[in-house]
Amino acid sequence: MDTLTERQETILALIIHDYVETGEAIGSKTLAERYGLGVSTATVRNDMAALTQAGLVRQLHTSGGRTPTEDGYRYFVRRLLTETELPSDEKRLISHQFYQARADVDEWVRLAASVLAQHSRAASLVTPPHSPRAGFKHLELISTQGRQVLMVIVLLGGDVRQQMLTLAETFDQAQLSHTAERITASCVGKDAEGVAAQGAAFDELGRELIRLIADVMSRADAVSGGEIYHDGLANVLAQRDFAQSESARHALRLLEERSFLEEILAKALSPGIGSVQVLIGGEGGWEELRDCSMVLARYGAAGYATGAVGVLGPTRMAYGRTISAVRYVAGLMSDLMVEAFAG
Amino acid sequence: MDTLTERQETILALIIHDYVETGEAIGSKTLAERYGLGVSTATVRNDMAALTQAGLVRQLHTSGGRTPTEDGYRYFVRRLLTETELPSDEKRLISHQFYQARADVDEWVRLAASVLAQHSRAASLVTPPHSPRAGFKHLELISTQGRQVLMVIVLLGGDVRQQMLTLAETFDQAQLSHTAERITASCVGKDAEGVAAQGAAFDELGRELIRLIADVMSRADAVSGGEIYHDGLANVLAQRDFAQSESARHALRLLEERSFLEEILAKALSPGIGSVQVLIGGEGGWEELRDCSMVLARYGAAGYATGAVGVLGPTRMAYGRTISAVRYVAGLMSDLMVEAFAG
DNA sequence: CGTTAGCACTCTCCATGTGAGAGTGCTAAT
DNA sequence: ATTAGCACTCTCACATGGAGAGTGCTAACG
Repeated sequence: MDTLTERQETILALIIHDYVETGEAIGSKTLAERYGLGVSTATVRNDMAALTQAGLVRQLHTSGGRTPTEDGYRYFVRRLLTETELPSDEKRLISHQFYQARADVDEWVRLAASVLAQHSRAASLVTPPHSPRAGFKHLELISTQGRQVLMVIVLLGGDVRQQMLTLAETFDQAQLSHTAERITASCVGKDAEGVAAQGAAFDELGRELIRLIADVMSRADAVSGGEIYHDGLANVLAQRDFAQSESARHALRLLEERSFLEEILAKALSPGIGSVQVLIGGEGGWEELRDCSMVLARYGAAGYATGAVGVLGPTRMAYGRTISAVRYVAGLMSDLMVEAFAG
Repeated sequence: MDTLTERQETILALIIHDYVETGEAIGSKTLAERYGLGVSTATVRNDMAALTQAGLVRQLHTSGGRTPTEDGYRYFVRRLLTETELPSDEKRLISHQFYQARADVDEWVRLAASVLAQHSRAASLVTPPHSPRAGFKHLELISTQGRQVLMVIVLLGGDVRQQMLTLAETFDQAQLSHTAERITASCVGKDAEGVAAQGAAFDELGRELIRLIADVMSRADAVSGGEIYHDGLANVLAQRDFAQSESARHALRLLEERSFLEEILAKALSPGIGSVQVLIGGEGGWEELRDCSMVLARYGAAGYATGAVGVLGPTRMAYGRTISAVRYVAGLMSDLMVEAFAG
């Protein structure tokens, strides 16, 4: 592919801008008039022909305007997108909200999802912070009612997993605490296999618990520990054309199915904390995400817990706004985490 | 309104049946042919005129077929719906799934949401079990990392609330456990106000914690304690006509906003455990739920924890199937709860 | 009196046709 | 390299005209 001239890049940017705004294909005449380029429609046409040649824009009908291709969006995002920042008053507003909820990590995560959905006007997803391959630190067993017991497992990185259990018989709190202490003492610092190996030393209840702990720990190596929070589904439905298509349903189903998200996040987030990843049109072989794009970033305190924030929306998305929102929220979450975990 | 003849009721039922299946208005001729009533189209027309008079069906166009009105659906659900049960093999399958996940209440809740979504082919929502106005039972503080501490509050009914906190300074596990024990000892059995009153006896950390506990406890009186689980959003989008309309977006936004659901559930679930409530077309003044219906039921062990299961779908919904699914799942959950809490 | 047959009428839906508008590629001139 | 002009294409919006489905009404029938 030849390199584009500056004007061709401008035209590509304008086509994308206009298409994102209006959802309609745009032709040479309208483009030249609407954006007051200093050149004639014929010139624009020539440049458009070059862009079409390069595979960056496409004509749906022989004589309809041009719309961006996925490659067009990619070129735009990688090379043309001016590095916008959120307006500083919005930034202040957001960070204020976060500091308001000072005490609660889960609240931060929910807030991040809500803020991202609002600013990107698309669906957002956020995973709680989590540190992979962390050793066992602490077990707590809390009697709630009857045979119902809450098991809380704390890992060295600061991860917390909990599960409600129904035991075979009733135990009182003292018995449970004692068992929990013994297990904590014998397992501290060990990984999933190490914990499993301790089973032999305990009675039936202990063995069962240790089996569960090892289970939870081995599952805990995924990108996201527990829930994946999301928000703003209504936003993506508001997109007229998107709501109709099959893709919308696919995307929604995706958000309901954790395992899929895990996989995507894992693949997309290798680059590490800070950098924003943009996946356009189900890039990387996610058939289900045709017509969708994701903007993702990792946040967290390196070494301790990290998590992911992201936005899922139609390919026809305002990337500038979304990327700056994701970048800002990820940065803010990182700061909060460092502050909270460093203690 | 006059009482309907038996044949008129049959015709109403058939209109609803056909409309739910096809989504299209149906006229006298098609109805008589398709369902082989033993009478002529003219007779059907007369009866349809009576139904229209009674406000149970409606003509959108002067000469288009009839569609059910909300009142029509209500009449149908209240008086005509044959009390269907799920096929017993489906029941076996479902209960098998539940007993498979024997240990985990949260898993039951998730499973209920998933099963309901699947069987009703609409969106489902389920709240975890919860007992209102329960006194304080037990506090646990678990150090996770840095200044991050997990606070777990257990109430007498078996409710568990947890919150991640960022404390002002770092404490080690022993200090935290000690504080938790002292607070537990002095607050056990008390309600929110009673707990708050204990604050004076403690140091700064203790006072802060007690404030938080009282806070959590007073919030805990809502129908749902924590999250409201939902599933099957993709199902309601699959409904062609529904996805287009504003109503779909409203409904979705509702599912994302907890406070709304709380309110609805609270109002709708007064009747108590067991009976299935059907709200048709946003009955009861929920403007946002125009074009939507909900099928709701309470589950749980009377006296201990109860929760709600429900389905949210378009007014044009297969009520028979949905109601039997909701009834069965609610019953199953109740059995499980009684079994687990009684132990 | 409930039911039925027949009739005239209405209204939607679909297929077809037409003109305006927007967009295109190409060529020749600047 | 850019521009003006031209002939052409294709979609979209709108009008037109049956075909089909549905309706209400009236009169006849058991």
